[in-house]
Amino acid sequence: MQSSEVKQIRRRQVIRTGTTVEQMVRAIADMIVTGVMHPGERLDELSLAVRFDVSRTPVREALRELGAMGLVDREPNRSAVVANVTEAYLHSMFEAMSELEAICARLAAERMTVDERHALELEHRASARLVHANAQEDYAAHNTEFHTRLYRGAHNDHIYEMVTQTRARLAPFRRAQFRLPGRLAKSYDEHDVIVTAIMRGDAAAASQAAYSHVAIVSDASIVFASDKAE
Amino acid sequence: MQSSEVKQIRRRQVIRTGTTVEQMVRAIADMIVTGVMHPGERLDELSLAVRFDVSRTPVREALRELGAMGLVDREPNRSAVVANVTEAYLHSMFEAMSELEAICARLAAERMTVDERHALELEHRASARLVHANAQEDYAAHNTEFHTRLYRGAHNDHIYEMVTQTRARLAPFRRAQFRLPGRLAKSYDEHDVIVTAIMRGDAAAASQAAYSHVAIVSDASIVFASDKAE
DNA sequence: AGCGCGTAAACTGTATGCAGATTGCAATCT
DNA sequence: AGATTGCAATCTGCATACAGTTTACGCGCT
Repeated sequence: MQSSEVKQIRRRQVIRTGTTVEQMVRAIADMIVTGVMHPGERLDELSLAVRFDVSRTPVREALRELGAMGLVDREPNRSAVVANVTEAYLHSMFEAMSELEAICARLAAERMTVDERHALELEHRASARLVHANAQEDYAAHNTEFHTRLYRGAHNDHIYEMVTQTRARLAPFRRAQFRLPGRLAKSYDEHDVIVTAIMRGDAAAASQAAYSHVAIVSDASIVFASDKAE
Repeated sequence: MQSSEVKQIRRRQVIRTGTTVEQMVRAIADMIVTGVMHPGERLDELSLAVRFDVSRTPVREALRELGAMGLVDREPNRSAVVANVTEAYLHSMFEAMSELEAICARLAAERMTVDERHALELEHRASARLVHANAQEDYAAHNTEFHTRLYRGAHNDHIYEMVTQTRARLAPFRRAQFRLPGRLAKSYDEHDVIVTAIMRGDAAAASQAAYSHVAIVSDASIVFASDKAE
C-alpha cells in the first residue's frame, strides 16, 4: 500500500461525504440492492479492503453495520455473505410497509395537531402543480416529505424509526415507480383520500387508504425489481 | 497489557458464549437498559477496552453494533454516548409492540397452517401446568415460545424481524412482570383468548386480543421500569 | 480581568501484524 | 475407488501501532 496522503486524496475524489466506513456501507449496500452482488456471494474482507483502498479495519466495521441492516449475513470465523433478499422477502417488506403506513395513518388521524394537519394539507395541495407539470423528480421529493409527515404525525418514535428504516431499505426498489405513465396523478389522488380522512379524523378510513396506497406502490415496484433482477 | 494467552483464559472464565464482540454488545446493552449507565454518558473506547480486558478493536465493533441497535448515539470523531431511552420512547416501543403483535395475530389467524395452529394450541395448553405450579421461570420461557410462534405464524419475514428486534430491546424492561401476583394466570387467560380467536380464524378478534395482552404487559413493565429509574 | 491563541493531552480513525479457525487438497489407508 | 486424516493456504478475530482530530488548558496579550 502507498502513503496515506495519496490514499486520502484518491478516496476524496471518488466518494462524497461522511466517514470512510459510512461511504463503504453505502457503496456496498448499493451493490447489493442493485444486484451487482448476488445473494450468497462472499464478502471477503481483504478483497474489499483492496478494492476500496483501505485497510481491513474499516471494512470489518462496515460489514458489521451491513449485518445489522440485514443486508449481509455474518457468522463467527466465516466470510460475510450477501443476504438473500429474495423476492419473497422483498414482498414481505412491502407488506410490512403497508401495515406500518396504515398504522401511521390511523394514529395520525387520531393524534395530529391542528398545525400538523394544516401542514400536511398544504404540502399535499402544493404537489398538484407538480402532477400537471409531470415533474417526476420534484414530485418524488414531495412524496417523501408527504409520507414523512404522516409518519411523524403518528407521534410514536419507535414506529417512526421502523418505518423509515424499512422505507430506506426499499428505496432502491421504489425509485422507478413514478416513471410509470399516469402514476403521478394516481398517487396524488390516493394521497387525497388519505388527507381527507385524516382531516376529518377518520382513523379507519385513513388507515385503509394508506394501506391501499402503499400496496399499489409495492406492486409497481416489484415489477420493476423483477425486471432488474435479470 | 499482559500476554494474550492469559487474557484468553481470564475472559473464558468470566463470559459465556459467542465472540468477544457479541459478549460486549450484550454486556454494554445490559448496563444501558438496566440504568447502570445513564443517557448522555460517554462510552470511551479505551476505558471500555481496559474494563473488558480487550483491545479497542472489538470495542469499536461493539459500539457500532450498539449504534445500529439505537442504544448509543455515534458521531464521527466523538465518543459514543448512551442514547436517551426516555420514558416517552420506552412508551412508544411498547405501543409499537402492541401494534406489531396485533398485526401478527391478525395475519396468523388468516395464514397459519393446520400444523402451526395445532402446535400453538399444544404449547398453550402445556403451560397451564406451569401456571398452577407458579413456575415463573419456566412460564417465561414458554411465554417467549408462544409469542414467537405467533410471530412466525404471520408468515412475513420482515415483520418477524421488526417484532423480534423490538422485543429484544424491550426484554430487559419486561423481565420482572411475572413476579406480579396473579400475573401468570392472567397471562394464561389472555393467551387463551388469542388462541381461541386464531383457531377459528377470527382475525379481528385475534388482533384485538393480542393488542390488549401486550398493552397489559406494557403497563406492568413500565411501572417496573420507572421504579428502577430511581 | 477577560479574550485569543497555541500547544499538548486525550481520544477517535485507520493500518498492520499475529494468532487461531476454517477449508480444500492431497497423500495415505482401507 | 472411496473414505479419512493431516497439512497448507486462506481468512477472520483481535492486538497494537500510528495518524489525524478534537478538546482543554495555560500563557501571553490587550
